[in-house]
Amino acid sequence: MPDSHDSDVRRAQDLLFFAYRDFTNAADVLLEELGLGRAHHRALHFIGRRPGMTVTELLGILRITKQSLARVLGDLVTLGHVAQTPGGADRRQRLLRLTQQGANLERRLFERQKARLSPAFAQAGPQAFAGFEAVMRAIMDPATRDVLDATPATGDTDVG
Amino acid sequence: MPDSHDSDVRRAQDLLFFAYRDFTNAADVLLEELGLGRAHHRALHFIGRRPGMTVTELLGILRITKQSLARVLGDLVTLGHVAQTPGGADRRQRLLRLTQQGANLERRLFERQKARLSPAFAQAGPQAFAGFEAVMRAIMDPATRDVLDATPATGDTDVG
DNA sequence: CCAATGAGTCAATAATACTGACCTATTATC
DNA sequence: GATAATAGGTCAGTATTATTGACTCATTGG
Repeated sequence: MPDSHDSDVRRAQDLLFFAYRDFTNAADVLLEELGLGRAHHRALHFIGRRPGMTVTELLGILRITKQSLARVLGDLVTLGHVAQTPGGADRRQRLLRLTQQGANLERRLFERQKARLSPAFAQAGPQAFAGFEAVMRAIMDPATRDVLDATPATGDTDVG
Repeated sequence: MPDSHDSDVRRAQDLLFFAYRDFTNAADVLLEELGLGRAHHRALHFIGRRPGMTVTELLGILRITKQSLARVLGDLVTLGHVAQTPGGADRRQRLLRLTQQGANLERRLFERQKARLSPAFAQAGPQAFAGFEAVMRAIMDPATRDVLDATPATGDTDVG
């Protein structure tokens, strides 16, 4: 017998599916013009968010295998969007950064998603946004929250 | 030059990625035991949500091609989780329903996601949930909201 | 010296998705 | 009643994203 909270969970399943679907779709047209996929966008986004991150860190965020990332990262490096520089303290590491060209591309992709998200936040209001953030954070694994909190909320991207 | 809302949009991109990732992962262990994928789960979920829906409606919700759905739906029908019955008014239609077995499976998958979502909502509180819902709805296309509003929020699944 | 780590690579495979064409049954329209 | 449109299914071929497992190389650190 379902308890009284099932309807909230059902509603949330729908909300998560539809909002995430429309959110990711926002950048698809631009990606297709460039011959890139969503995996490339995810990599660009997180490298832009955390300049100087290591390959291992990116693997942990995307939760894909090294082999899957190799293709995507190889494409982005070949196209000149991402640069890899040896780590200072540990020269085995290849620290990932967006090039200026990569930052420009990421910005264009960002603008597509901003066009969808920004009016939504304006319409819902700051209190709703706070609730949204609280719920989204609570849905995550504790370990995921730690990763999230290690990333600043700033909009500026530091290009190395 | 980024305007003052960029940081909210950046934060939301991260929230959507991480929360959706951990949300979908919640059912993965069970799905793998059964040899099914996330596409099967999505189909089971929406057929359970809207018993008697047509194949065209499901295609519109999942936003995949007929060919992609054919594999998934074929698996579910073969395994006895989904039944197709000709439409009453329009006999070209194949109305989709979960069998009792399919409803049992969907319930098990639901419980995995409920175990993640329900404590999150309890912790964030009802006001935060309302904000979460308002923001998620505002992120969607208007057309998507219409589809969402055509689906009841009830937790019970009507097995035909 | 030697084990562990960070990164890259090879080979093979799976899941999910796509395009485009084509077919049947049924419904709706002229 | 002929014909167009729709609902659904199917065939063939391909792309993207992902997987596993083994292996190499350079570097770090005990």
